[in-house]
Amino acid sequence: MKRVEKEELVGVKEIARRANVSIATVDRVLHNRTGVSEKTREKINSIIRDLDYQPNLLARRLASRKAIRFAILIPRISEETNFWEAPLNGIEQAEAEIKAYGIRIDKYFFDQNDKHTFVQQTQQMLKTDLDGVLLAPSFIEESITFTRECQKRHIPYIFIDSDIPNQESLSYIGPDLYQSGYLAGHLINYLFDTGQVLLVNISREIDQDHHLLRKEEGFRSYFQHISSPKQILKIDIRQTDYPSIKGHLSAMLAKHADIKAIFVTNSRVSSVAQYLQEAGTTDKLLVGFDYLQENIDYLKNGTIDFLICQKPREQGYRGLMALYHTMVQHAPVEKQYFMPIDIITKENQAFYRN
Amino acid sequence: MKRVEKEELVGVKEIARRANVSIATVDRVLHNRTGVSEKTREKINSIIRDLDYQPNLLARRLASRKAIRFAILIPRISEETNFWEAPLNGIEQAEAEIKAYGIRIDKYFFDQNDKHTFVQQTQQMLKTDLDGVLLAPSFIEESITFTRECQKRHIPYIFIDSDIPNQESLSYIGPDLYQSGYLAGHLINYLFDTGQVLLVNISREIDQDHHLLRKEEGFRSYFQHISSPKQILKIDIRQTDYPSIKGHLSAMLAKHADIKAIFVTNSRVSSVAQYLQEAGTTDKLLVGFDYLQENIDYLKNGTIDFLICQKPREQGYRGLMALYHTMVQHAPVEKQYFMPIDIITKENQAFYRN
DNA sequence: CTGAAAGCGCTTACAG
DNA sequence: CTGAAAGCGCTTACAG
Repeated sequence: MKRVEKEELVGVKEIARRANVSIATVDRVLHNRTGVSEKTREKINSIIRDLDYQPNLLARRLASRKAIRFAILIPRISEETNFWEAPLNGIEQAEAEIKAYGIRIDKYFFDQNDKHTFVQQTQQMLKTDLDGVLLAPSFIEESITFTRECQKRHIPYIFIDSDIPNQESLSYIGPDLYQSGYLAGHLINYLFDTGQVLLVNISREIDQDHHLLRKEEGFRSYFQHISSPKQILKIDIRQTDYPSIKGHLSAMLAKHADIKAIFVTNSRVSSVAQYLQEAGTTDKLLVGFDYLQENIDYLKNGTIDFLICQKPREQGYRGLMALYHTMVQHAPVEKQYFMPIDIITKENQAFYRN
Repeated sequence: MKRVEKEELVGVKEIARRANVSIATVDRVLHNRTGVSEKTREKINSIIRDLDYQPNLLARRLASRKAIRFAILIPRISEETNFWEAPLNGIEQAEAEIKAYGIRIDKYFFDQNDKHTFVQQTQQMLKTDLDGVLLAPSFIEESITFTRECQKRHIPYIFIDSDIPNQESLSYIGPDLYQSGYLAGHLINYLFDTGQVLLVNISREIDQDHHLLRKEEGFRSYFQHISSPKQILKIDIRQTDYPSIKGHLSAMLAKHADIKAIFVTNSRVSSVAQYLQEAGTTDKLLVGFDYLQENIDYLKNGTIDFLICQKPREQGYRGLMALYHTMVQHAPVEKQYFMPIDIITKENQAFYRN
């Protein structure tokens, strides 16, 4: 039994020897620093290419006196929803894995109901020295203002949860919203033969809520693509407190006895479940979004039938790791990474990794 | 804008200073090496504890002259199925991510239909110097013989794909088979009201195939737990060539006109789909396992309705990373990591990451 | 049982 | 524009 030595790889020393320069000069070329004559730069570069030189990242990080700094900007966990706890956990896991390599993460949070806090936080971030940003661009205009500034400063950034196309982001990691809605249509179409489907949007900002609108679009398009005798009804609930939701639902269900299934376009499906349970209505199929504790409780007791989820934890984890892999490992990243669309039921929920 | 320096953490030098010894002695204590008096060992250990010393893994790997070596042992990709391509891809991705840190992976493959090749490969592995093993313990007896030897040599190992309980493995990463079958029962129960369900086992070794047996058990148990008018029929097909499968199916379906759904307990669902398609039978629900190209093709054209998958790629990736995290990062790992049970349909298949 | 010194492959001032 | 030297925080012979 003999110990295997590490492969003998070429390093700066060998390059320097071949180019007849010092390793400091090689280092300058490697990092595109100024102060090297064009001639020696070219010579060194060609040697680097010939040797297929791969820098030793271990040594690089060890020798470097400065930490690499990433910042993340996501919504604060609120009383309304703890959805953002999952991405935050994912971010913290990634942080734990890479902090041994000299990486520091600064975390910024904003209030989803207050654009101003978003702007404030981006301004705070720009006061620090950053090597990369991971953000949920909930407010489109404000996000663009921020990413423009990042571009100016050559700070790379990655979007999670929702995308703003054509903003030169390194990557987008999150759901394909249209397809999520389309899948919901497919699922519901399977579950019964004839009757009505009630689509429910619950949000204070339905008309600006990219998430809801795209999902509804996808959902409707499914039924256009098939020949189905199902009819789609819809309610928009802009007052998001429970009494208001209850009022809307009871009126709707009283009027339309033939509603067989209810599709809620976001995580507020738990409020609908609460109503159905209170009303003793057990014969309706209920489909909604997100693996939140309250939703899971209703899934377990059979009030909710299916939840569609998109691994928010993994979005956070992957987002930060993508930053790390590009900035530190110089590995390529996918421009768009759509999360799988997961269907959660009573039976598989215990095995779901959010 | 000022550059943030790395945090000033205590290192071996500081410990040595406080203990009034050289850093070599500190290193000996850190690695439980012999040749240190009990007195100084204790002194140094208490200082390490006081300071909550965290070794710099970067420096450790860089200074170490020897590579860390892991071995993996999984089935060879065969003409019968390329299922193992996915775990292998995951392993290779993990390898790419960690090889910069001085880790070498040796890959061993065996023939799923030949125990002897499994034994041969484990013997080969034991001739080398190993720091950890990731294996699919397909043959139980032979696996136990091997892991016993690993225990003797203090080589840690992790199981993927199927578990052998109580074998002191560092971790198991893979499906909970019983629950997968149970979920299939739930899904099928949703999809139609009354009629018969046909359960199909296709394998040369049905009676020893842990995978199939446990899934069938879970599936049946679902129907015992509910009051359902569904009747379960079953065929075991031990001749796994297509003509044989076709023969069995056509006989069965001719006899039982009331079969509404077919549940195939493994990835051979594509053969059943092929038969249904050829026979022009489009009114049966078809549920099976695994995200393989042939299965996806039938899913896309509507012959297969649902596939249950358990991220084989991720099993490979996580398996190797778990080895890395315990052996290099000294981070804790979960004793059992059950993969989520994913339901794949026509609509979400494009977003599935195998 | 213990320590001084070299070295892992880089980066970073500093000097010229 | 370029190089010699120190240093990042460890591990590894080697000497005593």
